[in-house]
Amino acid sequence: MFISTSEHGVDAKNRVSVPANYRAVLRNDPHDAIYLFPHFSGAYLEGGGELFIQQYRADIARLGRYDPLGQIMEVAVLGAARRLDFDSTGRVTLPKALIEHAGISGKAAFVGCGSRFEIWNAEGQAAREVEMRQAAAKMMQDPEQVARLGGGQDLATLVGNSPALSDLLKRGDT
Amino acid sequence: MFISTSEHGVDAKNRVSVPANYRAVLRNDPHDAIYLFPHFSGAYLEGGGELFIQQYRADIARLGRYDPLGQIMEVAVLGAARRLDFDSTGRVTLPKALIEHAGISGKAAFVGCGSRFEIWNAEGQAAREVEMRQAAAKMMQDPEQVARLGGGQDLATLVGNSPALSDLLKRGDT
DNA sequence: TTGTTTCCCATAAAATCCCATGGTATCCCA
DNA sequence: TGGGATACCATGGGATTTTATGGGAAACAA
Repeated sequence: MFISTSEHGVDAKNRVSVPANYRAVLRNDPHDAIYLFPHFSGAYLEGGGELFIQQYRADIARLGRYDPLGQIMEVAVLGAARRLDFDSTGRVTLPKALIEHAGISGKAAFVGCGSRFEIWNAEGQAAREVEMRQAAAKMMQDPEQVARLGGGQDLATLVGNSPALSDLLKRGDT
Repeated sequence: MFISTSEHGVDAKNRVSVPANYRAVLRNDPHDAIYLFPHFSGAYLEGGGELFIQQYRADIARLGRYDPLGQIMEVAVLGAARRLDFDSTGRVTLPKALIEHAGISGKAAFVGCGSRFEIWNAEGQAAREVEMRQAAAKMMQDPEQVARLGGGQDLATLVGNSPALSDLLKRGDT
């Protein structure tokens, strides 16, 4: 699971270190690489490992070959995505197109979002984090929003009822 | 279950011993670690084991990728969360960002909250405990709040949460 | 050539591991 | 019920490893 936020310098060769704890998540992947694409709804990159990209692929495949939405997503996601291999010290080289989309210069911020992560330019992310945190605090005072969130009750029930799910969680690295 | 409150010193390397009874709760987790994040609605940290973080993840996932509330929670919780591994004597090293958020210096107070726990700076926690106790007393004078609490009548839920209790009931000597 | 990409090595800082120690709670047996 | 032995817990400090990052040499493309 990708969690935590950290900033890393982007050097003159456009190389950036992928956080070590992210690399640990990808340890069992076939390629020792990440997949990244410029996100269609904002100035940031979205990425992850093999599972991440295959989820998009599965979503698109389920729509069928002739579905317009599927065709859009094929181009917007798969068409724009890149596979970036790690060098021996855990860095990747960001293609110019991705750097420009996210407006990255000097420093890039990696934000863990569970099964995927985002890459923002550092200043933008710092501002966004403050904003999101305040929004979260506000949400908690609205009973309707709190109810939508649920409060973890589902999973507790699920795990209680299902040894299989419990084992899955224990196996880790999801 | 995480219960009881205890204070522990934070040394020059920002290491702190996790209470032994908390560690016992985590014994079956896949990673021998805790997850912690700076809480968005106060100067404290919230944490727990694998189940704790997966509950947040499940709540967020259930909302779907394009739900604004979900995006807020991704950044405010998963984006800010850290996994802290135990050293061989049961300590974790608190990242600087977390220490600053909670205003911890010298001593940290662990407060057990059942399926999760909180970490406060020691003085803040002492004040809060008194405050919460008074708030509880006040709640009990409001019939509506008392009704919401229920009064422990839901035995089925209790048993569902505790295999030990379930066994006890099956044995029949209650 | 010239610019770009890939691989490899070097280094400083930071995180982590390992061992030692004092104190406290627990156990056990007379 | 006392009192000693034992195990466990919290904490300190040094040694080792990992991480992030800079820069150079070799391979490749235009």
